[in-house]
Amino acid sequence: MNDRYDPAVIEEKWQKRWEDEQIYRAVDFDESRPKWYALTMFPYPSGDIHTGHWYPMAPSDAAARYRRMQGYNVLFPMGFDSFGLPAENAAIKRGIDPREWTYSNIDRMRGQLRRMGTSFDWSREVITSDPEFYRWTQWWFLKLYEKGLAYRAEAAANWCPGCNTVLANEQVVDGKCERSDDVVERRFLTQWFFRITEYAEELLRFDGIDWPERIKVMQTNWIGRSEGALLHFPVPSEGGGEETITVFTTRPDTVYGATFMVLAPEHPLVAGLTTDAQRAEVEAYIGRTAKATEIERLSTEREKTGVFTGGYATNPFTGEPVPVWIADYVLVTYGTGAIMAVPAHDERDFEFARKYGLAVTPVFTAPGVDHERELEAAYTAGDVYIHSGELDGTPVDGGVQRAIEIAERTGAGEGTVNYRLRDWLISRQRYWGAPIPMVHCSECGIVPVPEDQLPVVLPEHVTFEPTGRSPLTEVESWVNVPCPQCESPARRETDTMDTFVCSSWYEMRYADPNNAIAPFSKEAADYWFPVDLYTGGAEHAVMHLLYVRFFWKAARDMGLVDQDEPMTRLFNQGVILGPDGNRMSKSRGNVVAPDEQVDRWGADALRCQIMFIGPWDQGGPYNPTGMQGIVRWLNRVWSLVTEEPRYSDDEMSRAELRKTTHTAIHAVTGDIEALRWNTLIARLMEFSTAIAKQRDEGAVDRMGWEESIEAMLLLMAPLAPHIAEELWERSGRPFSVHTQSWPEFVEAYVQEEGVEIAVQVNGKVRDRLFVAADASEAAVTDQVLALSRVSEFLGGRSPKKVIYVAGKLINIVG
RNA sequence: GCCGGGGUGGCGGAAUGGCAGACGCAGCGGACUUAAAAUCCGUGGCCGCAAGGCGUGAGGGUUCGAGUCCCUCCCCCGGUACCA
Repeated sequence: MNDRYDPAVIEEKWQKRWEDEQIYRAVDFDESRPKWYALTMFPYPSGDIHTGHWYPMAPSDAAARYRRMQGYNVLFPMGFDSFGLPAENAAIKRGIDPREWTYSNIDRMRGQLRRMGTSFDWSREVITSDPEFYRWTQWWFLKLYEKGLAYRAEAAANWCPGCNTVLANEQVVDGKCERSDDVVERRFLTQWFFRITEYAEELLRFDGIDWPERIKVMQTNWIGRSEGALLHFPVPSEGGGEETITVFTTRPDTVYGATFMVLAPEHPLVAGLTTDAQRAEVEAYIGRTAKATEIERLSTEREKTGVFTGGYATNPFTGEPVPVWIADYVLVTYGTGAIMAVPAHDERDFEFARKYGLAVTPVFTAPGVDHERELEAAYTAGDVYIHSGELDGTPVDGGVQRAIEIAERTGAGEGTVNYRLRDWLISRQRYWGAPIPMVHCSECGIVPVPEDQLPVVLPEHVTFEPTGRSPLTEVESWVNVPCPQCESPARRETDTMDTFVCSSWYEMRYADPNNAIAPFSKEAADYWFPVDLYTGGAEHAVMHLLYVRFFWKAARDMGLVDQDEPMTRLFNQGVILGPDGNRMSKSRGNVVAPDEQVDRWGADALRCQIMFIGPWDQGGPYNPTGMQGIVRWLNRVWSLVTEEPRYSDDEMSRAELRKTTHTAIHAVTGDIEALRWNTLIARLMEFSTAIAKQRDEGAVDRMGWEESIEAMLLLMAPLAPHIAEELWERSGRPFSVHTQSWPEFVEAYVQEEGVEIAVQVNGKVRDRLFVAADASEAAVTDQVLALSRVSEFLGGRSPKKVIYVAGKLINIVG
């Protein structure tokens, strides 16, 4: 047997053994142990596990291993989020079948994940592009459709004129198509949506879940709840009757100052309002807006532009006519796509009014504002209403509510809550995704595919010419089906689902991955749900992490799960950077390939190094030279365990070793609970150094030594699983270190009899003193005042005050 | 602009209001070696021979005591942005 630490040999050896013995299998419905569901976000099978995968996965693996040692029945699964664009791009560019490309990547990545020494239960692997998985994604679609949570509507989509196709948001980079670099336009298309807004109010509540403040704030902002009112402004309709422009406003109290209205250029009433004299100008403006890139439209720097439609609406509070304009600073996607403009009290409206010479009428007073003169700026806060009809003379405080009451009484409008959150557009005109299980019948209209006909399987041998329609449209044999209801000829829906739909319920499938009759059984749900610890990147804050909550709540309302939230605790790791502090990228040449690091130093060393860098939620530069320290430490541990010390039978030594050991157990346990890997490793280093020192000072007590070595290997096992296992075996212990119990902290072993305290005079340390741990303040004060250093720095003054912090310090104030 | 998170040695970082810089990297000195690598020991904020003084982005404050709490400001990173 080789006596040197050779990671290449031992890592391969133990990975095989762990697999053979199936020690990481989650045991279904074991009621003798508490369950623990640890989940880390599954990867897209890009083909290579890089450092960006190690950083989230190695620590979460350590956390799962720790829970097992604590006696939990741990579910720690892994899978692949394998639908998506890159596979289809490979098909378009290089003629490779997306299926082949995806599955060969998965094979490669599975091997790399195994090489990390991860303890995933591979028997529960889910692959979202497997028909056995997407069958249930389609099933969810049908359930949501049944509950009225899936619907079809016309919406703006990103359109690339060069590729002649619709693009996903992630395909639009800085307003341009990532492939052809053409400027993206908006096009109105009929698309499928999930009604996430139904849950807007509940998604704002985070009761009982331990999620980072940052994520909660981002989701809250994204949902964007605001209270206000809908107000209806009558306009003459084309046929001579009356229609209304409805606006959303948070300041219905300022309606008396609404001197004009602005519609988004895409607003449906624009055409009817536009007078012949203004038509050419209005149409030109709409054309320009349609061509404007997203960046241009969203820039707040840009000067506002707009055009008068020639039409007028009636202010329902004053009865006065107000001119109606269109401008692209009003977004068709927010509120009602129309605003009442109150230039005196809104900065944007003020800027617009000033540019186009529109009236500015202040409707409340404010300190320091002379509202009789021309305003220099809009102001939002004030004292008392003026020029405001019924509100005149009443305080601005409470005015919003009174205005709503007036509106509701007169029928001019009503109070409402508006959300920024929009329904989730899930249609994709792409091949490599889960087909939407719907059929279009000329007789029956839209008909869901019956559950027992799922999955709707993706056809093979498809051509990927970009035509602007889903490649599925071209597969006649697949598209043409009899209507499930009336059997007359019908056509399948050819759009596929956004890949975020797959990842919105994958955590449920892990509980029961091979279930052929349901997405999961009630029994599995009752036992495993919810996820106890979910780890992954914060970049998913308002996408995946919002969708997964929406799905869960919908599932709860269908009676499929019991809890209100899918994940009890969420932890976001930071971003690992290249050694130069920049994001790792091939073009920068700062990519650190983990495989090379493993070849050179071993997986244990890389795992530890990644955890040692700094706080997990901070990320930071990966510094390969720092690896030296970890490798040295692992080698020191190796010799500490494999080289026999000189033994004695000595109670002093035993007590000393136990004190060191249990100090370490205490610190390490606290750190691992809080996922503080960097300080945890520092504690382990201190631990090994301390017992090595005790050994080098002479002989060590045999029992104390054995206890120390055992504790060290147990404490290391979650972080460096291979070396811990090897040394566990070499020191004559039975397989496996990973099925042992986490060491228990015994407080009595770390009790100190005496303690060294710092002696301060006027807040500065001037001496130190050994005192009994339970010494009284009076006793310590007497001792301290007798110290020559203390009298020296008191310089003859008598102590005015003494602060004593037991076990730490004493401060003499003179 | 707004919302989050930061700013501590040459570097990564540590520190329930209580001894700033744990642990590690790099450096320096030494041991071993023909030599180098590896390993081990020592050293390790700055100024100073020393006593001592000064030090956690800047300035103020609270406190016996502030990296930590409060106020004002500067800088960096992430997110978001005409949301009516």
